[in-house]
Amino acid sequence: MSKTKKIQLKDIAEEANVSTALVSYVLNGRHLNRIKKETADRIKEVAKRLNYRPNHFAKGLKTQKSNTIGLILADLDNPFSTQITRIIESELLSYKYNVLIGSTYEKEDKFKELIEVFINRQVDGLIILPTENSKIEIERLHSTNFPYVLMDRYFPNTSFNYIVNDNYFSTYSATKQLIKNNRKKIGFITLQSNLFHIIERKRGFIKACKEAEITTENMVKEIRLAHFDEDVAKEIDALRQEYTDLDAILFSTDRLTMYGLKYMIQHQLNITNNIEIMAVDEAKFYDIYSSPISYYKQPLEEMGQKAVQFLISKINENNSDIIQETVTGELVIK
Amino acid sequence: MSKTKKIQLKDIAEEANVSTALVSYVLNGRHLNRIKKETADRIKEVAKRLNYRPNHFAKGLKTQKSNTIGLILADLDNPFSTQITRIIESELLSYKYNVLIGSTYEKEDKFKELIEVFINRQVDGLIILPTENSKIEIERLHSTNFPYVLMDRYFPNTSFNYIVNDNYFSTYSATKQLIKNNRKKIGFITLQSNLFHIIERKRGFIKACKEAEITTENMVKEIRLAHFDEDVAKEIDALRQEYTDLDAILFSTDRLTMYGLKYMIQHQLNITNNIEIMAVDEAKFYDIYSSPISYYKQPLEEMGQKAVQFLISKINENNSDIIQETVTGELVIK
DNA sequence: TACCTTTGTTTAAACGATTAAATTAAATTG
DNA sequence: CAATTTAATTTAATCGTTTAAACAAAGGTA
Repeated sequence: MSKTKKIQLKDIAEEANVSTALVSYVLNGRHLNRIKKETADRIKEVAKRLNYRPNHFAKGLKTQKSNTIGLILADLDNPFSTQITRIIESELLSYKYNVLIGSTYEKEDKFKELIEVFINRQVDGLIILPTENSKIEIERLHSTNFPYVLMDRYFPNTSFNYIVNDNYFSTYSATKQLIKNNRKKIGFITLQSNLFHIIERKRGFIKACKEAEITTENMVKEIRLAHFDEDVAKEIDALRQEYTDLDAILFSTDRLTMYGLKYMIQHQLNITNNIEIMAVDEAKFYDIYSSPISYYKQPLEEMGQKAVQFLISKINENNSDIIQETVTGELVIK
Repeated sequence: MSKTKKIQLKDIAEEANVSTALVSYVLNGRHLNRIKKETADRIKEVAKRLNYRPNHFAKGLKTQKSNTIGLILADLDNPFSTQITRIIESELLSYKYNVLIGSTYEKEDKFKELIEVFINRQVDGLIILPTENSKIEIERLHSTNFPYVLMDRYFPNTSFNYIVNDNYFSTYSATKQLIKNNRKKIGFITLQSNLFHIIERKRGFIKACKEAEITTENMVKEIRLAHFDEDVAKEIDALRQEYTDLDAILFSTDRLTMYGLKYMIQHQLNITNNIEIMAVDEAKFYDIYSSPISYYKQPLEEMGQKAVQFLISKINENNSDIIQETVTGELVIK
């Protein structure tokens, strides 16, 4: 950052009267037992004084490592995504890794493109929250033996690496709680999606209802991603018409909850207050809704830590380990 | 991404029976008038067939360009930040640039670190939403002639490059609107900060009140960043005690609005509904508050586009242009 | 003293692209 | 048809590091 030309190894070498090799060794802490302490100290002093910063390109070209990992998010606009990002970022920092963040905004082609871009940029590994229909892309990635790990979303019956939440349990326990609160007509607003975590969330809801002998007929409403706003309103309308005694709604993602609450406000359903709201995933904005919202909270810190640890060890040890872990969160009852 | 070894220029050259130079020329579209069309076509075909991806390090080392710019956000958790990010990202994409995203979470030392990291990573330029007390860092950056532009926040009486919103006008017009709505006791919740855009917002509020001969005494409440939740509650409490006829609150950022609304809900002030809420900056969550919230909307697209355009031309033409632009947003009345 | 270790340092070849300059082949001209 | 121009391609240096291997000097040993 100094105004003068960029300092490079050569400059330090000249100033300290040694070869560039020695400078490199000292600055990277190699062969230290072989190098005279005075020389090493002198080199370090000069490097510091000249404010040396290694050229990332040259270093990367030679070592084939970037000390960077790529994080592919499904949708950066989602509060869930920024939470994950924050955790991954701080976790990676402790390993001296940097993060490249990308968001697919739930678009398949953007997903493919991001993997390309990141690999071209020579990231050392990838943490991926996959988009719908991205299985083929991930299969390809998997087969190249490139270090990666899926988070949040995954595909069943594969040998992919993943760390995910127990999605079945999330809605199962949330629904159980509603039932415990004496709710009998529970609507479930979820996404129209073949993403496995969404399928699992649906299964959890249905199972809990079945066990309590509560009807699920017409109770599950699936929202098209491309018509979010409109569909949420339409489907809640439908629920209310089919069941005038509707007494609870479970939303399967925080974004759905957002639009659901907006509907409730618009129709002033928040005032009568006889429809209990329950959500999957935490979000700050729940606090400004006029009645309390309970939710299922994923253990994000745990997931983030495990993902990063796995990835780093995979990168450094180049082993053939596979990780497939499902972690369990908890209900937060308001 | 193929399972076999990485394809490089040399491989294409061999396969196509030409030198690597020619391959490079063709793939980069140089000297095209000099190169036989058949040869060029053959090279392109081979490159495509072998799925060639240039090595980013080698390319960068030689060209001293990364085609990447760094985006330094003040706080990624802020909805405002993800909006900006989305706009910058898509705008840069059209110039074939990638974005490195970083968030300082409003910490000075993190800010300094991020600039270091990004410059070490050889980004070609920086878009910066600066943190408090970062003026010295930016001065240093500015003096190196490194391409950068500030957004959203800036420092007065400098020759820094910036594109910002008219912050004075934002609160001035918002306050005017409240007055027009017949509000007489207006509280202003803002940040305790020496960031110029915050100072300007305060000035705008006070000016509008003065013009309407409305008291501002004890009406401006400043929240400490480190005690957000607690301070917001405390200060609104104070306002209500000092003025039992408090009839409006203007929040100077979306995050403040978030906590303010939370307070309103907790104290059920949303029900009586006689305190009008007005905000600076747009946010989706306004929709789930039980009464409509008007707000001042910054022209983010315009700002993002201008910032990117300036930066790109600065990078490519290495000129000595300076940009200092203030753009004006509008009130969105609900 | 001659030889072997150990210590401390340097030499020089990579890494994979770009690009100015050189070279060769083909076309044009007088 | 030799000379010249133009077209097409190659050679080789370079970017700034890392690192195996070579080397030199000093110390130890028999």
